[in-house]
This record gives sequence, structure tokens and C-alpha cells, in this order.
Amino acid sequence: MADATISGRAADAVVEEIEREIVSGDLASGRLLPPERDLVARFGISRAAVREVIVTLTNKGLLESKPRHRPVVRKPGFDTAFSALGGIVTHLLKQDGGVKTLFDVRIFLEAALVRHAALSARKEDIAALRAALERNRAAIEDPVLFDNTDVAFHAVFYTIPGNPVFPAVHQAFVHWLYDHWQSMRRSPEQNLVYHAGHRDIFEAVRDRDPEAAEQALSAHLSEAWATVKETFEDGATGGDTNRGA
Amino acid sequence: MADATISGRAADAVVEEIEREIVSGDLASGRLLPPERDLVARFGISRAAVREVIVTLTNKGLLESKPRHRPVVRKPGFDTAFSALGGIVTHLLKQDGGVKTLFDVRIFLEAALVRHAALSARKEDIAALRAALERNRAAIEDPVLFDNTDVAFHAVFYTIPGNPVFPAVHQAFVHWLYDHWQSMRRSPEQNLVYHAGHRDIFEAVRDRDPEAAEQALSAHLSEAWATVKETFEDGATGGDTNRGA
DNA sequence: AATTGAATTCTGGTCGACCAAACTGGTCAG
DNA sequence: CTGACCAGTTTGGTCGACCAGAATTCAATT
Repeated sequence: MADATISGRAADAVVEEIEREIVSGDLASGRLLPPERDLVARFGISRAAVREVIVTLTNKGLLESKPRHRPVVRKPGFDTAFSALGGIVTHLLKQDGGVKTLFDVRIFLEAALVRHAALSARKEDIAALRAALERNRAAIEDPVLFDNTDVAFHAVFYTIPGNPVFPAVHQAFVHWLYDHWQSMRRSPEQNLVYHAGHRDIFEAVRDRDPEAAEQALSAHLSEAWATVKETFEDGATGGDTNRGA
Repeated sequence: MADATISGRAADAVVEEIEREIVSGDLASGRLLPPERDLVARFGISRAAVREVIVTLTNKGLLESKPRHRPVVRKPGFDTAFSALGGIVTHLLKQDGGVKTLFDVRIFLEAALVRHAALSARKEDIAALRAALERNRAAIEDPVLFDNTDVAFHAVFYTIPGNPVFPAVHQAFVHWLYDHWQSMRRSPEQNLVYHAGHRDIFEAVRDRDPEAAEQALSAHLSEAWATVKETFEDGATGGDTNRGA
């Protein structure tokens, strides 16, 4: 499968070995990978092959290699996994309805999360939402800060299920959509509207009304979409996402 | 970003260029990538660098390179994106509660999908579900076929929203969980139970009852989880055992 | 003694050459 | 005329060497 990719190269065995060592903790996260030459000696392969191994592991997200430095070991987390997607998704977004497609997914997922929150949020969760909402309100005048608090507010919903995958997904969404999101520099008036959306969502959740919460979330994001959309629909292809297969 | 992650190398510029060409269609999907030497000549870099480019693109999922053959261009799709995750997720699953974490996500997402289906499935969708259910019923005696029809039944829900991301996600789930999934499920009696679960879900969707649908799905998958769980909980959650392969 | 800067060494980046498998075509036997 | 075999070419895989930037060390100066 994914590991054995499709290769048959000598490098592959080494890739698996290093992967094992990283996962098992023999190569602790944060540590530096041994110098390429050491690996050459250890595995009896050429430097080029080692190099290939490093590139592969880097792309897999298990290593973080800066231009001229030793690669740093990074134990994989779900967030790591999603960041590995980055490259491809970036291109997918450029294709026809890419952004809309992704945004739709976000709406869908977040609607479910909000519903879930309305049904099973604990007191602490509600408190966290309230706090995030307040910070969001306080930042209405500050474009940048509002942006951050906006993201933070939504982020809370991704943490409520307590499953590490959701925050990772959220992070990925933010990352991927950030450019578009930002193209439409927000005005205080706009922020006011968004904040109102957040408030509606919060209140519905607080009142334990899943339907209303989902509805509010849906309305809020659809609204946001309508605004974002304009930023890159100067002459769009018109194709509307759906019905792909 | 993925670009910037490793960048600094000469190879990076080439990676971006090739990426562009693939996305733009200049390098059509299915075609073979030009020989490495051609690229060497064209970009004025060494063979090793070209090689690195190819490895990178392969890992990104834009190329499919078999051991001793010319790489094949693969236009990225959302499915491609998820398959890129494979390597990491495979390892994540081996860590402590990895499988459960992922399975929970599946339950969560699929519950939302089922609910969505109950609310907005079209006639064709219902018909597709009915057909899938029937095929599933007919296969109760056949372990392998049942497996396939089981997956196929669930798959229908992922297609209903009409967003290409969901089928890709489903495919990824199946891929990642398949091993565990397969460790058990092989008795007709068990299949009977599962089919009943499917039927309950279908009927709820058909009757346009989102609550019941979600409930049925949740029960069905939780049940499946309970069974799957046993297949790898012989010793348990705590110590992470192995080193082994 | 502390600091700084230059020389040394270490390490990653790049390259060109060599090897072996795959592909091509052309020829010869049936 | 057809098909299998063989040689030449193409092309990917591997390697060792060389280059340049980064880290380290150590000594000279303040």
C-alpha cells in the first residue's frame, strides 16, 4: 500500500526502516536526523539514495527539512497528515469549482459539528464558546484581530468532540481557504454581520437547539461564501461544482 | 506551502513548473513524463535534481512512478489527495487509540451524511440505496461479496451530496480500515445483523426521518466497532507492544 | 576572562559518469 | 509471410566526487 508505494527502489527499504524508527520513538520528535553520510554507512546505500529517502519522508511529513540544514524529525500527528495534503489541494483549489467544493465540505462538516455541540457540549465547552464570542465581539474594529478571533470561534466547535482529527481538519481548512478568505478585507460593518452570525450560533448551542444551531451556522457560512466568492469570480468558469463523480 | 516547506533547492522551481504543467493540462493525465534527460536539458539542472523532482511529485501524487518505467502523469483529484495521506495515517493507526479515533470520525461523518440523505436524497438516490441494500441482502451467504456490497451500500451516502470530496473520504476510510475490518466479519449470522442495520438505515432515510436514520447509522457502526475492536484488543490499549513487522 | 572573528571541519546540494533493465528495430529461421 | 531471437539504443537506478553554506573551534584581542 502507501508505504510500498509503487517502488522497488533500494531507497524504499530504508524509508520504511526510518519510518519505523520515528514512529517507535527511537528517533525522537524534534531530534535531528543523522547526517546523510551516517545513513549511507549504516544502510550501505549511496548518498543519492539516502537523499531520496529524505525527500520522501519530508513529503510524507515525517521530517521537516529546511534548505541547508539537517532534517528535523517530526512524529506524525493528524495535523501533520493534513499538511501533507497541502500541495495537492492547493492545486485542486485552482481547478474549476475547487474552492466551492471545499467550502461546501466545510459547511457540511461544521454544520454537523455545531449540531453535535448543541446536543452534547459540556459546560466548559459552552464557556469556551462564550469567551471566544466575546473576544470576537471586542475585535470588531480590528481587521486582523477579528480574523483571528473569527477562526478561533469556529475552532472551538472542532475541539468539542474531543477527537484530534477535527482540529486538524479545521487547521487544514483555514490554511487552504485563508488566501481567498483574506482577499476580501473585512470592514467593521461586515464584521458586525459576521459577529452576529457567531452570536446566533452560540445562542442556539447554548439553548441546546440543534436545528437552530445548524441553521444559523449554515446561514453564517453561506453568507461568508457569498462574499468570498466575489473575490475570485471575475469571470469564472461558471461550472458549479457539484455532480462530479 | 508544501512548496516552501522544503524549498531552497534548485529542484523546487522545477517542481512548481511541472506541477503547473500537469494542472494546466499541458501534460495530460495518463501521458508519460518526458525522459529525465530531456528535463535535464530543458531546465538546465542535473539529473539528480530532476530525479528529486520526480520523487517529490510522485509523493505528492501527481506522478505515478513504477520501478523501472517512465513516470505516468496523474492529474490530481481529491482521491489522489487522500491517497497521499495513506503513509502517515497508516502509522497513526498503529499508535494507541488510532483506529478508534478514525472510526469515530467515520461514525460522526457518516451520521451527518445519513441525516443529510434523509433530508435531501432525491428519488434516484433512494433507488440507489434500495438497490445497494438488495445486493447486500443477496450476498449474506457470501463473505467476500457481502463485504463488497457492504462497502458499496455505505458508499452511496457519500455520493448523495454530490461533492467529490466525500467519495474520496469514503475511499480513504475503506482503505485505512480495511485490514481491521477484514480481520473478522465472516459469518452469515453476523452478516444478517449487519444487513439488518443497513435496512434500518435505509428505511429511515426512505421515510425521511433524519433522527431515526442517524440513530440507526450510529447503532450500526457502533455495533460494527464493537466487533472489530476485539480483533486487535487481545492485549490492549496500554502498552504499545511491538516492533515487528 | 570574555568576546569576536577567522580557519577548519562538517554537512547538505549539485553534478557527471557508470550500470542494468526495458524498448526498438531488424534479421533469420520456420 | 510470420514470429522469435538478438543487438543496439534508450532510459531509469546507483554511485562517488566536488562545491558551497553552516556550525564549530580556537586563538588573538580587548
